[in-house]
Amino acid sequence: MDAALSQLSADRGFGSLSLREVAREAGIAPTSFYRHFADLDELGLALVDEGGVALRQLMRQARKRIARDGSAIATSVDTFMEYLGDNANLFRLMLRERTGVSKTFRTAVKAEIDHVVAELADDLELFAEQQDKPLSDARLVAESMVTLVFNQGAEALDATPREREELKVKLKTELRMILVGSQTLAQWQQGLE
Amino acid sequence: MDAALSQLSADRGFGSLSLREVAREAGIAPTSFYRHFADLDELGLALVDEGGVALRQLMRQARKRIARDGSAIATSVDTFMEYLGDNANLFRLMLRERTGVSKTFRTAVKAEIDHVVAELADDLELFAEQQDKPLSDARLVAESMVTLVFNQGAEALDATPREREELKVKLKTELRMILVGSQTLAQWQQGLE
DNA sequence: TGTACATCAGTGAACGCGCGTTCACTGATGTAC
DNA sequence: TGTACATCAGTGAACGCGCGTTCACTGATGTAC
Repeated sequence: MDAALSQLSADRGFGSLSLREVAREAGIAPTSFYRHFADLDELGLALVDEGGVALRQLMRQARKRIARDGSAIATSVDTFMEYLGDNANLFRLMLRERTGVSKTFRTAVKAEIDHVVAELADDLELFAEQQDKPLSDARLVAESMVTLVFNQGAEALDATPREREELKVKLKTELRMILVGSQTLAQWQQGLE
Repeated sequence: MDAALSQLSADRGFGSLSLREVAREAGIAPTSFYRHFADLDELGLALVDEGGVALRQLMRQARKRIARDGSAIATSVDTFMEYLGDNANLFRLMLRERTGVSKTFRTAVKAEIDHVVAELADDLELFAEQQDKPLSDARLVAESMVTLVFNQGAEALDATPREREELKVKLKTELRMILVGSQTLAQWQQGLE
């Protein structure tokens, strides 16, 4: 798995990996690969699982930091970008396979992302209650936010550290727009009652 | 180009296309391929260009319909989804190569999308002025919107017609959240002056 | 109108290459009694 | 503690396959004079 991951980069997708290459990188004979996985897809799905684990760790850490430092949006974005730096190839894999060629992969990645969305939606509801600023549709807010974060994340992978800082600022503003938009819509809806 | 496009699908990406396959589909000998393109990449870039043309047509049509029917967001989303149905494979190509394996492709697709963002930002400024509802950052609003539209578009490609309708509703709400959020932020900023 | 030549999309044979997969085999480590 | 057996990660040789690319060639269409 490490060998496969180390071969992934901006210019190498999982789809262009060959069993023989992975085996070569891992320092084993091509035939030995079969001792561990039935085929490359099985390896890929194991990597997606690993990506899911990393995502859940990320969320736990973000929550901890928010509890300590406040400013949920800024802290979340910062934490995310750190994670991105440490797990670039894992994230690249998830991002690519999300719209990738294999139904199996797309479904697996989508499941991981859905999980993140669900957790985020819960958190948003909780914050909204604490601050007494209701949201019009927490689930939708969470979905939009995750979409934007992942897309800016994809850009950040290609970016210089300088550009990456700009992306963080942009991303925070975008998330704030969504949050405020949802709050305003909630107020309007309340006003109508 | 038609032959290549017809081979693309949910389960076949451009990256897994072979020159021989395309030639076979086009009904010519593999060697004849070189009469038209230096290699597969050149063909791919030609397809991305075609995708860009389609996108610009789409925007012109959306503008025309909005002038006639009003409700900018709803009309835009509807127009986009129609376009999606008619150009599924072209759109699939753009979506995949946007985060794809080849730097050249990523850059080409990014340029097309940037163009869409810029046009949308202009339109948004114009609407804001007409309705006297200023926006806090039209460019950022446009970027977020395009990101969300493209991502929901990717989902819509895999979806049943039933699910597609749900996606349209969701997408319209999301865009409205962003627009309202930007308007609210603009009001706050004005209040501070 | 005829003639000579250039251009152009097409062809089949052939090449060397890396691929996934099969096979029978090896030797170290773990387990049962 | 010894012995027998099972499990497990590893091996090299070999296979057939589709691939991109080269080559010299063909015949139709366009162009110059």
